[in-house]
Order: sequence, then C-alpha cells, then structure tokens
Amino acid sequence: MKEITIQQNKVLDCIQEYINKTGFPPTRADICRKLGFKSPNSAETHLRALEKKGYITIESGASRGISLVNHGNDHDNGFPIIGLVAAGSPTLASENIEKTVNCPANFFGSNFDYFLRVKGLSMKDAGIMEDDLIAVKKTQDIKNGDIVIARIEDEVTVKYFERKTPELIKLKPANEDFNDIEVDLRNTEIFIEGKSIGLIREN
Amino acid sequence: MKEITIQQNKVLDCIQEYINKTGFPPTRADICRKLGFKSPNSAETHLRALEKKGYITIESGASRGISLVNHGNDHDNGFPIIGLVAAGSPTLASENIEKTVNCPANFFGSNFDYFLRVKGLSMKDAGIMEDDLIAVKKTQDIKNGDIVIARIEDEVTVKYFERKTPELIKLKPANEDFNDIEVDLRNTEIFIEGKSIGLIREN
DNA sequence: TAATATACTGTATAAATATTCAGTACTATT
DNA sequence: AATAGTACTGAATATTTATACAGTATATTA
Repeated sequence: MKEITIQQNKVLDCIQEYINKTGFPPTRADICRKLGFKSPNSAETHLRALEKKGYITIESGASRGISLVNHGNDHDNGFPIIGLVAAGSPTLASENIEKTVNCPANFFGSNFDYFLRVKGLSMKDAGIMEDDLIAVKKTQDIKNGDIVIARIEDEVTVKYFERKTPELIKLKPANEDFNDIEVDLRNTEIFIEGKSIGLIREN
Repeated sequence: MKEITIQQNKVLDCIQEYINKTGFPPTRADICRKLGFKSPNSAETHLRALEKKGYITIESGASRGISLVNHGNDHDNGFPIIGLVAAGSPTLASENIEKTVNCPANFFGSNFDYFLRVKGLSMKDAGIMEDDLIAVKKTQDIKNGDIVIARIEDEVTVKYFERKTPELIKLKPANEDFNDIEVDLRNTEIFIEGKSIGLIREN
C-alpha cells in the first residue's frame, strides 16, 4: 500500500469521522469546513490522490460518492470470500478475494480461515447449494466423511472424503448426477486445502 | 415503534441494501430506479413517512442525507436462536432462546430479527437441513416463492410460500416425501412470522 | 535545471439532488 | 359524507455538489 502524506491522512480521518457521525460521506465543502480549506478544489485534489493510492473509491458524478476501501482487514473479524475458480487454486492472494465478511473467528465452534463460494450442485444432498459460502479451515486433519476442499491438478472441488486404502482416496459427491472421483496417490497428485466446518447462505 | 406499510418497508430495505452495496445512502431517484417509481416524489413521501415514524432521519438540504435509526436493538450484534418447538410459536421470550449468536445486523444484506433452528427435512431440496439456523426477518412483505416461517394454529413450519387466490395459500415443502399444505383462509387461521433471508450451518 | 508531486486560493458551471406544488386514485375511519 | 392516510405521476425549481480551469508557492526528485 502506497504511502500517504500528512494532509491526505487528515482528509482520510475526516471522512471516517464524518461517516461515523452522520452515516453518510462528506462533500468537498464539508471536508473544507472541517479542515479549514477555503477552496473545494483543495479537498478534491486530496481525494483524487487518495483514490489513486487505493484508500478510497469515488463514484463519478454522484454526490457524496466517497467510500472507504477496506484493506488489511485479514485479521480483525473480517474473513475473505474466495471464488471457486473452475481451474485454479483458492488462495488468499488479494486478487482472488471477492469481498470480506465480518464475523467472529469462532463463529462455527472451531476456528476457520476463509470462505469459499460454491459453484455447481455436486453437494446438493448435503445441503450445499450454488453460491453458498463454505467456512474452510485449513487443516490436514481429515477423517472419513468430512467435507473437504480438494485440489486435483488444477481443479478445485468440494466433496465428501473417504480413504479406502493408504494409496486410494475416494471423493464422493452428494448428488446422484455426479460420479465418485477415485484418486490413486501413486499416479495422481491431490492436495487437501482443508475441510468445511460451516456454511453461510445469503438469500 | 409505529407500524409501517409494506411499501414503506420496501423503501427501508432498499435503503439498507443500497448502503450495504455502495457505502452511502441513495437519492430519491436511486430509490425510484430500484422500486420502479416514476416520480421522485414517490420516494420523498415514503421517506417522510419513515422519518415521522422514527425509522430514519433525513438531514434537511443535504444530498443523500438519509440515515437509518437504530431502534430498540436489544440485541447489539447478539442474535437469539429460537428452537422450532413442534407445537408453539417461536417468540423472543427468554425461555425460548437457546443461545445467542454474535454477528453483524446486516450480515445477510437485509436486517433480520432472530435465528430459527430447523427441525426435520421438509426443505432439504432447498438446502435446508436439520439443525440449520435460518435467519428470520419479521415481515409481512412476502412474495410467491419466498421461504416463510408460518404458524398454523399451534404448529410452526418452514416452507415455500405460494398465494393461489386471495383466500388460498399453499405452503410447499422442498422434499418429495412431504405433501403440500393448502390453507383456506376462510376456515383456517395462518400467521406468517416472517421470511428466511439467510442460513447458517455449524458442522 | 527541469520535471513532478504536494498544497493551496478563487472562480465558474453543468449536473445532481432535494423539495415543493398540483393532481389522481384508493382505502379506512369517523 | 367528510376526513385523513397511503400511493402514486408529472413538472418546476432552488440548492447542493462535483468538477474543471487558472493561478501561486514549496519541496523533492532526476
């Protein structure tokens, strides 16, 4: 994140304070009043600088169209939502983060690391529907019957886990339209990202 | 707190949604666009009614000067979980409260009032499983296809809502092992507690 | 030395926005 | 039958607001 100047920081604080107090963002004139500027352009230029540096977004044309960008919220109760890209690993890299959800860390009893947005209906009989958010705990402590987030080559999938033999793993969907995936560890690489410990659905 | 009409409730939801999405309140025109009004005065009158009834405040003269009033939020981020007792109404009386869950009020986009713990599998094809927690918003603004919490006599149930005629309501399960419930308002009393706007599952 | 970013004032203006007024229509209450 | 509340359209208008342009000045970097 780019450095900001003292004055830009004052403007940023001013915006935050204004929103806290009134519930909506300030106008250029409001900022001027607060910080003692005499020209709305003073505020404008600072706002443009803050936008360029990624601290705020400004909706063009709209009045009071300033909103604060949430960055570095990885820890204080903000959990990232990661899209389940068809081919590719779900990582916490910022470009994969859809948005963040504010909720307590122990929301699902056990701690978890991120939310995964579900694509497809392969687990529908387990009550996991398209666009649901699965709370994923990064762990290798998997028992048979757990719902795991697994990566086979470049494909990420959510399935029931079942270890048949030390070399053979079965990934079972909860939908009769889908087939079991059998993975022989001797010729296929599989990586278990973690397991599901909860679920959130936004209607 | 004074009663509000269905339309006023829609406007209130619309404001909430807009703020969640953009970070700042809507203009009259924004509300019109969302709800299909053709005159900004439609929004204006609803806003004035909501202000009069204490649900919002409007800063005179300012653009986007709407802010939501936090009224009687006896649960400050702690939401009660109510058991779905086979016979009996889900009320917020303390003896019915299983425990409380800490989460933001706008967790599911729109505000909600309590969680209901689901018993049975009558909605399993909608991804609602036994012991799931349904986020219930107390409202009478129900559309066909909504998942409602309905009370018929002393029985509380969660079902899809479908109004066939002004006198005939159908409550449809999402499970072929269950039958539709047809309610004739002329001889049976039904009370809609509210609708489901989200779901949480603790594995 | 030139270029660039910061940090302002001051003025102007088009677009966004709140707000009022005049209607129509429906419903419930007195 | 009259009154009041709800729920709108449509038009008009004054104010608010973003935004561009023209300057001045200082500090930092290449």
